[in-house]
Amino acid sequence: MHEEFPTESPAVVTCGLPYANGDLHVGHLRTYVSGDAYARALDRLGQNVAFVSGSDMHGTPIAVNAAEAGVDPESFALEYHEQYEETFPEFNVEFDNYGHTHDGTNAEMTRSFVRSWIDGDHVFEKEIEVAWDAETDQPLPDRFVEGTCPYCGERARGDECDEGCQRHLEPGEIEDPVSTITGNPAEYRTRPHKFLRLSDFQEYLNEFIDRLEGTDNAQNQPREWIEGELQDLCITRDMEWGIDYPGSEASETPREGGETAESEEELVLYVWVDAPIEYVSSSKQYTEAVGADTYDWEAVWKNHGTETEPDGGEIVHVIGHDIIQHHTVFWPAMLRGAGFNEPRAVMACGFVNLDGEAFSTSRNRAVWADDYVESGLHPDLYRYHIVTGSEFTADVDFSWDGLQERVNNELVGTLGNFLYRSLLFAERNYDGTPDAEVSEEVEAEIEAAMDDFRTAVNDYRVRGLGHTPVELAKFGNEYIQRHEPWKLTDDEPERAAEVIRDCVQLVKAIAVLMEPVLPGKAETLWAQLGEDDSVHDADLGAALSAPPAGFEDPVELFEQIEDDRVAGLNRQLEERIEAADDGGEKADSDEADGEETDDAVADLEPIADDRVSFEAFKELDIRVGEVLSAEPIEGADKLAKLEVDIGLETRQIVAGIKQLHDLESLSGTRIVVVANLEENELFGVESDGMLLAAGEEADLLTTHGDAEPGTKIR
RNA sequence: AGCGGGAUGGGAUAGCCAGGAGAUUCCGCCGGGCUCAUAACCCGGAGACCGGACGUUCAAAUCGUCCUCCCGCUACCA
Repeated sequence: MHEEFPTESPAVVTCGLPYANGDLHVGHLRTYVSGDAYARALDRLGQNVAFVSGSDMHGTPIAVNAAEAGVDPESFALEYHEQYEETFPEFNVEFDNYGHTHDGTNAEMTRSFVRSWIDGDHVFEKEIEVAWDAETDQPLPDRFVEGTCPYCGERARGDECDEGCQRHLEPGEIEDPVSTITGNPAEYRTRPHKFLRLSDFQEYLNEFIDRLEGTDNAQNQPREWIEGELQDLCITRDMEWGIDYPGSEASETPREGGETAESEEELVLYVWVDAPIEYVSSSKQYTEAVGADTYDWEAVWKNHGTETEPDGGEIVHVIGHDIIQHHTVFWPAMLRGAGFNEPRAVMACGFVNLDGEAFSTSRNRAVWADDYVESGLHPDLYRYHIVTGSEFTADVDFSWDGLQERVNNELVGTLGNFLYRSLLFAERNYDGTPDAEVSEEVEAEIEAAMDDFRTAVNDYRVRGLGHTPVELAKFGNEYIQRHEPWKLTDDEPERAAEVIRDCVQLVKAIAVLMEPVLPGKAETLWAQLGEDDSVHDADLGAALSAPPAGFEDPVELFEQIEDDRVAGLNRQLEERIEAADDGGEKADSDEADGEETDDAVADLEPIADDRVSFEAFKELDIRVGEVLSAEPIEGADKLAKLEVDIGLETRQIVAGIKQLHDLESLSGTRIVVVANLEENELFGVESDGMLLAAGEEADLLTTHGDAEPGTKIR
């Protein structure tokens, strides 16, 4: 339906805005790296493209967190904004423009959107009930209310009975509403709010979704909504922090964070209104910086719909799949309502897991962007790992072990090795590129790789962008092995020169092809080839043009990640999780103390949120054991040394039960032992296993029947 | 609950949209080769009844129906 890339029209690639409310981790970075790689790839194809994003500065969570931190929301959010701006280049994510939603460009652009909707009669007012903290005179958006579910009686959030019956709750339904911010009881007030009549766009969206390109999930997921009945979107909030609703004349500038509310007339736009408009604003800022001759934002975004005027360019949104509906329902309707061009494609990626489990920022179970930067590993290694780790729409696993494996095998073994052996051979024997013609076979192979590259771009597969150069290197290794130029240099020097000429051409092609995913490394390689411009300016066709005749000593482009380094990074992560878990439990119990809960229940730790797989459980070798002897350990307050018969062998186990049990009477007691725990030394005494006991009093687990020592427990 | 996605050799993955010789790549395993190259590279081999059951078809991992298990989304929560 759409013309293939590259097209004559300018394009924009955007990334979902990071919400300026917390640090970035390597999960967030998947979107930005993918968007960056995709924009670079378009650029390689010769597409006129801008890559833009910005920080999302508004919304309740920022307002609340800023208040808690005792600062105004603007400086709170700006701090994160500045942090993000510094973080992205660390991962070679280079936006042409990176703005934020609170700047003047966006405020103005947002209000012009809203005015267009009003002019087009797409906005109406409706009275709705909103939860209110009467004591602090503060509105409570739904997540900030808790109470009792009217259907099942379970504790529930204001918008959803999340722990009980899963039912969606309308405002006003929840019983005994309480503010989660202050703990004050909440009341409901009737307030007038503005709504965007999405139903006006129902028919349009039905057509739009059929021509939308990108990943399948972006086209499929919103169908339920679009083909059903669209609810109108409430576009205002009772807040101070945000972009003022442009209804009143006095509200033409973004509100300063510290200012207090004039009256209860305060209405700002819902963050999801001004957030995506930042895509437009950021593009505009780019044009303002480089000039409309270089990049014309209006040619991309404005849809004049006439034959003489441009009809808009190629808009590609790269997002996480949690915000598909916003980009395929709300956003196209917003654009349409304001007379703007529609997105050509939405690329929605899966989440990033950490060692197979979800990130948990509250448990600090995360690899933060800073952690990666501090690891000293090159950003391109992360980029490659995350881009090629799975299909874009699928979840991808990040782990230091996985990173090491991919880097050592694919980037070092296959890619780096081919580049280095080729250039080294060429430099040693010919001081650079040998004087010979490129063979037809190699030329065809490079052309095929270029085709793969083009196809990947047009199919929105960033993963393919990562694979293509490595596959070409794999071919290169086979090629050089097959021709064994090291055997030819003496007897058939001309033949040897031909083979190496082929290899150098392959190297150059690889440099061009790897630029999107491995931009830093590609540039280094480009310089090694003796090129005097930047690979970032080279187009795809450069893969077939002749490399410079002479170049210097090559250097290995990638180096192995050593086991020690991975072990250190893993240890660092584990220690932090443990520390956070300890802290988390303390915090939980503090909370319990403050609330009027049943004492007996309040003393118990909550059930762990994170489920372990059956596979993980099976890794534990738990056995019945019989205590043969138990004696205190000198100098230790709590520790005792036990000899335990676990059937196959006798184990020495150290346990913290000295004061809690009559050690002498323990002999003959059946206990339960984790047999395959790693060995440890406590107070200088070897401990090989761990006995299981309940609670602070170390109530020993035993068997109900008479299972023999050594019996496996499952 | 509805909708969307997933289930492929020991692990991780591709193929499925546009059905066709018992299936890709990486790791691991077994055997061989090479020595230009970062203990890297190359070649060969073992190993999967493609979650289960029906069905369509000359032909199904690929299409349809049902089932099981996982995951995501479900709007005033960024």
